Amino acid sequence: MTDDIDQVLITALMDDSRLSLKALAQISGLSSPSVAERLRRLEERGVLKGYTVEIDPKCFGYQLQAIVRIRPLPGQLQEVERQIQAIPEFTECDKVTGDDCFIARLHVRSMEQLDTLLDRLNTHAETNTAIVKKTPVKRRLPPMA
Amino acid sequence: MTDDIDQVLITALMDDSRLSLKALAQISGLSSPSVAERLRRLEERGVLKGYTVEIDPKCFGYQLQAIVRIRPLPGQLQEVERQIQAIPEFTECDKVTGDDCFIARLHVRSMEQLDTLLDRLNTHAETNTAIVKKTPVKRRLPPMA
DNA sequence: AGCACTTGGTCGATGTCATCGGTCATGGTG
DNA sequence: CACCATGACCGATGACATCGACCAAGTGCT
Repeated sequence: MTDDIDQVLITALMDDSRLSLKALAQISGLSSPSVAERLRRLEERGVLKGYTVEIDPKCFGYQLQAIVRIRPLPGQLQEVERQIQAIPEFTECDKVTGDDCFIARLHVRSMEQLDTLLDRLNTHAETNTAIVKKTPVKRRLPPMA
Repeated sequence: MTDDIDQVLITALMDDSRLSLKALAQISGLSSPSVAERLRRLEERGVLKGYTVEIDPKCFGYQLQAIVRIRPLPGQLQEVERQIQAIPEFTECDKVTGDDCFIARLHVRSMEQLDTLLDRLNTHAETNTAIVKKTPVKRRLPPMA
């Protein structure tokens, strides 16, 4: 289904998604029309879900990053989910098994803002916040083999 | 420093990082050389850290995704950090304040694999695992304003 | 076995795009 | 006020993506 060449293409694009078809052709040993066709198929099959960009939140003043575990109060699950989605400083959120219903990543400019945002949640949920000190593993791909 | 046009460019690239300079020019109302120059500056200043691709781990058999909180045993912090980095199924990991030293995202193909991988960590750390059921907020940008 | 069909590739022509040098308007500064 | 730095535009040129025509290899059917 996805062969070695597809993996080479994906790995190359993971590194730099603006690579030209010609460059991808050289890397993979195919011609550029073939590469274009392969990318089209990978997109079609939903393997390649999108081309995006990595930005540095610090450049917009987001000095702090936190992982917040969120346990809604009884009957408040829907409301809490809606609130998380509505607060744009939550840049990702998973709904998980276990006591903590949600685990979310939060970017804030200051401790004060952290406090303000969490207070809004605290009327509907208990939260547990861990400040990110370092990121030993940056977003990467699991092995494709 | 980063003005409205830069934000438009970043937002557009977040959606589709393979947009041509010409397309970005139309979106932003500039000429393509100007767009190229702005991107160059954004990269130079480290605002734009990279162009990447979003892939679907399910297409490679990763049916399960878990958030793992990891608390190293006394004296094992370095070793645990090295181990996490060495296990490619950990696709992201933050070192945080609080009792849990690390919070990591893990992709596995089966419960059995989950068990195997966590056992390797459990000789050096206590872990707490939450299976991802749903992702109410997909990776997005915090407000730039 | 042989033939037709499908799949995935190349090649070459054409039109689109990125890039580079030159130019100009603007705003801040000595 | 004059100067310089910045950030934009334009036009020419070379690089690139795209499209159609063609080809080779594997598959299944008679």
